[in-house]
Amino acid sequence: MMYDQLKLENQLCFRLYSLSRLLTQAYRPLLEPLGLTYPQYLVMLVLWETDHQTVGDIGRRLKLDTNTLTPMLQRMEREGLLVRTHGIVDGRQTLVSLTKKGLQLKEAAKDVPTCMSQHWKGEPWGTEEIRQMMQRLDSLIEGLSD
Amino acid sequence: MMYDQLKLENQLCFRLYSLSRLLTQAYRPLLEPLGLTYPQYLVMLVLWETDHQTVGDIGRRLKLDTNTLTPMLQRMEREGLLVRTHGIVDGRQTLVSLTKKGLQLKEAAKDVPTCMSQHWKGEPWGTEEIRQMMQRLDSLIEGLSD
DNA sequence: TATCTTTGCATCGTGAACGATTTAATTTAT
DNA sequence: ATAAATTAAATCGTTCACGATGCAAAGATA
Repeated sequence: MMYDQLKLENQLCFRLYSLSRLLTQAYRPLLEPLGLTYPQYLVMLVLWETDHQTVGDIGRRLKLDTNTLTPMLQRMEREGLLVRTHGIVDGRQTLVSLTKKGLQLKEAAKDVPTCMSQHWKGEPWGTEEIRQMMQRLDSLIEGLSD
Repeated sequence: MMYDQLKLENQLCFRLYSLSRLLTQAYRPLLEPLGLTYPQYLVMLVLWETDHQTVGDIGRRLKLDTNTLTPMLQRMEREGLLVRTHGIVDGRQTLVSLTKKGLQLKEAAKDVPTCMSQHWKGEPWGTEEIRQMMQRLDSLIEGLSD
């Protein structure tokens, strides 16, 4: 029996899954010189915005749980990008802070977004359509974040 | 220094990364009863469309390399969903074929896409906008698939 | 025919993701 | 104040994702 809904071509999810992976791959040549993976870059974005956040803070921002973040932050600590200090106010928390090296990396990373956006400069749609797409993605994300 | 382009809120890629993960999570309760993960479900979609494909065929379809597929197909073979036979025509190829169990699973999976699409039934945009979004995603995917 | 290159798949190592469980610290309830 | 419940991280095990490498079969070239 042929079910049309089971065809790959009709699936929004597969496209999002593929595109997400392709984007991570597109980031690689830009982030490798900085010694970062894409998920690590996301952590840096969060910390560059606001330094000294708890693991939970970062997790809420990136929608990642500690079982993903803790090992990642440990790797990043080993690389000397940040330090993890045991919470003083609340003994359960681990506070994540940038090192000088982590802070300085921001300058080297400031052109990464512009560089990435070149990828959709050739698209037949412009800035307004990007904003629209971001809105729709937000709406889907909202709906799936119970 | 504050760089606006480094803010998470302005990034299309982060939205796609988050949404992709949320979708995989949303599939879980539907696929777990079938004994499938989302990537495994994608392999099944490809094989349900056309049985007896090589590892390379499946890889081209899903944009996945053998280093991802081979271990995954081995796990699926262990689960009795498919069999991998050494190529007869070309000795290098490995042909992947569904077992009876794998074929029968199609019936149980036929409602999964409809069930998933419920997630965006509450959206303020309809079928036409979905088609438009799929087109734009295809365009981005196209641009990133060197 | 002998070698050279390409191709298809497998293997290895590393870094995410994530469900599930554990541990310790804080909060709430009794 | 003591016990119970909650919360924050860490840990564990399994499954992707993917760069890099290895290997054997097939095709190209001399």
